[in-house]
Amino acid sequence: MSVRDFAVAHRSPVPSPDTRGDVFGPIGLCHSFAAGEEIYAQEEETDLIYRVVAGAVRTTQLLPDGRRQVGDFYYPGDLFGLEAGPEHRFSAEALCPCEIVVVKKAALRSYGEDVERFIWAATARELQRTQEHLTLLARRTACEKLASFLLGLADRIGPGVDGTVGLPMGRQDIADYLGLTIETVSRMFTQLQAEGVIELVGLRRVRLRSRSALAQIVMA
Amino acid sequence: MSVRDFAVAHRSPVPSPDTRGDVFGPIGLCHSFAAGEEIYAQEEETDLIYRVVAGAVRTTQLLPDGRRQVGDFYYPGDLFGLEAGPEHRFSAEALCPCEIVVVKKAALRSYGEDVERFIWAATARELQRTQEHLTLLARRTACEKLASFLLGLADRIGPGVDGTVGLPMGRQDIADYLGLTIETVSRMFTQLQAEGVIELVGLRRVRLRSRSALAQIVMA
DNA sequence: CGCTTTATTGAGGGCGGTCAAAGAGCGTGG
DNA sequence: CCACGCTCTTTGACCGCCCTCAATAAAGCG
Repeated sequence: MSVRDFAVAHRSPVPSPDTRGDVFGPIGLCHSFAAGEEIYAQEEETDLIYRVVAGAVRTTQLLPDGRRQVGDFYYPGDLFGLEAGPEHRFSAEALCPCEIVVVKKAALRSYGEDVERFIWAATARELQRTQEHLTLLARRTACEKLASFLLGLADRIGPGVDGTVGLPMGRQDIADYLGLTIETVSRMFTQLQAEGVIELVGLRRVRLRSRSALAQIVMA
Repeated sequence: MSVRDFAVAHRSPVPSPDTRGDVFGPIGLCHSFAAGEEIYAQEEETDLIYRVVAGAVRTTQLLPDGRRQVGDFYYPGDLFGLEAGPEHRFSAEALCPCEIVVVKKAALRSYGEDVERFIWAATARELQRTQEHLTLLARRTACEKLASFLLGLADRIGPGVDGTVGLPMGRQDIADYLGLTIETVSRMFTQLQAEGVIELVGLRRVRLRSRSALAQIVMA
């Protein structure tokens, strides 16, 4: 039984002991996903809303020519799946083992205007983020793109106890997010590290040694 | 007195003889703009909604380094100014002499859920279009970008009586929309014409001789 | 430890950017 | 109506960034 079937079957809100968060807490269904597992598919109906409790999620779009576009990454606390039309234009996959709360849109309506306004606000943020992503893709160098991505990532998930930032996604995901190839992303990582701006700790962890230098690169 | 002041001053809906359209017709204020005139500015409040009655509009964002990003173009019937936050992140300018209907968001609320739902739907379309624009900018060649732009333009405004499509915007606007330079846009126009796919009629008019060839280029 | 997957590094080439100049459109005023 | 000047567009030459292809290295996993 898929998550979708599960959520649709339970039309009345069912409290879950695993959920957290102001609005979704009392009414969502919590579900686990393995790394790489699909959360929803392209062209699936958009009648469900999702919230990351733990882990990280990417939304992707497969283009007719086989290329792939990553729409965005989502981290604990983020809402996703808020697309406009009746069908999803992006699919969503877990980047690592995830805990996701799923809610039916229709169910939220009965919870009054506050909740509906909350969803509206989240969609509005989504539009803003998409616009920022758009200006990032248009006419910026590979170095600027990666610097901007790293700053944005650090701002959203914050550094760990050792001052490093985890990278839940692989190089290919970053490349497809920034409109670059995996080789260029790798080269830019190497370059930024050689300049002493960042420090790679293994493949999936990075320390931002100079945020101001990164900000400088983004602005230039 | 600016449009803004004008609209804000008239808190109660004032019918205008110049307005058209199902929803905005009865409650909007119609205003004329000269070519190049600013309709609203970056960082202005987002409490007004706009609708193109006649003419064409572009939204632009000035980046800190002086580069410019065109968000989108709007044609008769289109709503614009539907940004999420409290302030505009893009400014809007008339591409040619325009007739624009302006409405206060707050005023629309009193017209019931239908109107509010209409605004919501328009914002949703805005998000969809932004996502399409995003995938267009990421990892597509200059030729693919221009072909896609021309097809999209023709679909939105339709061909004139002689089968040509008017280009209300200049080359620089197209370049800033597609994330290219004006020179590259010009070269692609020349190239597509040499291939017999399009035919330029003056500078501001184009005939799509083979839509299928254009579609082919976009897909490739 | 060996296999698979993922990331890095290198060499070479093409697309699009940059700089520069010529051409076309267009309004103004003689 | 034409001359003039301004802006916008086109074209050319050159170069640099990023893509492509290929090989090596590292990491994850049984």
